[in-house]
Amino acid sequence: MTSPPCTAKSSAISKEATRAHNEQLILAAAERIFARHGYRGASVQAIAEAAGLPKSNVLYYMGSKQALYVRLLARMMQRWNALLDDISVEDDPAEVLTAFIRRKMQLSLRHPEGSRLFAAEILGGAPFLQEYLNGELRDWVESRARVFEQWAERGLMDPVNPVWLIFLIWSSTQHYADFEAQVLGITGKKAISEEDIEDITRFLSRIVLKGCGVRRPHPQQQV
Amino acid sequence: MTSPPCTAKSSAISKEATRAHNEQLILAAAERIFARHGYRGASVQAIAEAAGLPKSNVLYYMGSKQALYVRLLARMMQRWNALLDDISVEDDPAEVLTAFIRRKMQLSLRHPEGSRLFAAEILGGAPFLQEYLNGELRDWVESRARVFEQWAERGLMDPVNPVWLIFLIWSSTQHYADFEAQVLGITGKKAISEEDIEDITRFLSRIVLKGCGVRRPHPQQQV
DNA sequence: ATTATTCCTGACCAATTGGTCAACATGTGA
DNA sequence: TCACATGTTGACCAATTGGTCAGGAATAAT
Repeated sequence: MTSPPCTAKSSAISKEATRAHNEQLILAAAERIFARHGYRGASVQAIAEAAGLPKSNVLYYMGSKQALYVRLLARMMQRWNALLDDISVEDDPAEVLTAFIRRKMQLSLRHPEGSRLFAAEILGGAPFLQEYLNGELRDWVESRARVFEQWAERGLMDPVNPVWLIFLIWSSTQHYADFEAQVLGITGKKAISEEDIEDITRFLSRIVLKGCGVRRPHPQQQV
Repeated sequence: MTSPPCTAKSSAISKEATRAHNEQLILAAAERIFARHGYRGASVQAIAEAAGLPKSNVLYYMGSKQALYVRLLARMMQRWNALLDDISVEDDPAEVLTAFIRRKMQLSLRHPEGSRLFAAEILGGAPFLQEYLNGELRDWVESRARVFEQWAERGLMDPVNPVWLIFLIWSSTQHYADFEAQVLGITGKKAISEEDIEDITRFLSRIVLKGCGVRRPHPQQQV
């Protein structure tokens, strides 16, 4: 039902392709602007200029400033959910925690603007994300927390507060996207390189694993 | 030279006192609004309303929106500097790190709005704080980093990257102010209590100390 | 070629922005 | 008491805000 029968050469292609192209242009520009200035501080005009399109066109594509904003938030939550995979008590704590840190780190630095957009939203009291925080995300945290506790019971790690642990991982990884300006200013770097990311990931994994006294599971039962 | 000779009873008091009072009112309100909406997103009108004063009065006291903003930033940097005390190689790493975490945690939660104001500024690319980040703060970080390295050389802690370690402490403590909305949403709490702060402080100290393999210094030389 | 439909955008709107200013109120020092 | 400085604020300003809309441009179907 989609693909309009490829009759003319330039027409059909142009039609849908440019639409998609322009949408991406707008979304990328909007993410930058919203991240930098917050919802209220961002202006549709500024977004339009950053996208190289007239303001009316942005409104035409996106409907309204608010619709554009929630769409960006939704996209970011989708990316976020993609790495919130399930874990079980049977998994190896060291592997799970390392993978968690690595993925979170990559998300933060693969999508720094999205990361900052999210941060600005929370900073402003999360007016559009209350529901998500109190629902989906809360459940996710509680389920992981329970697994951490069971690991502790089995002696695979210290009995630390699992929620504080999750916040520790979130915050320390998020930091390199949200406070990029600070990180660059202090380290004197021009940008955070791939090697830096790898280095930081190893550092954080090491501190967290050692700090929580994570031990290799007894190879008693092969699962 | 200050105190106007206390001639009249209500007059002198009223004059200067109300000025000071109103200023505090404005500063507190502005900190809230700027923290919530960022520099561009905050309006002088909103600040005035939050302070219970006419807009003109706010401008009269503060000169301009920007002057008010930089004044708030300066105040926050002052608070920040107050806890950035000096340390030496001779100090006990465990004590220093614990004190550092505790103070940073208290700063974040004693002045959550100021903390968020700072965060919003960095998030927006630190247009007003570039200088501070590249100068004062950078020097501070480098000097502490050198001490950490020397501790590692003396075998008092693992040879971890000291800058990443400082960022870890900053981010994990800052988190509870900046992402308060998320923390409350997920934990289901109404507010972060004093006990929570104490609990989190202990948790973070424990993870960091253990994670960095911090050892008590040999009591070989009493300093 | 000629409709019909969708896309695009400049002109415009009321509301809000940061900031100014003249007029008025309020002490203050003589 | 009376001038004089200081404190206060409503009215106003040009610029910008998010959003609408009419009408032209481009494409699609006939």
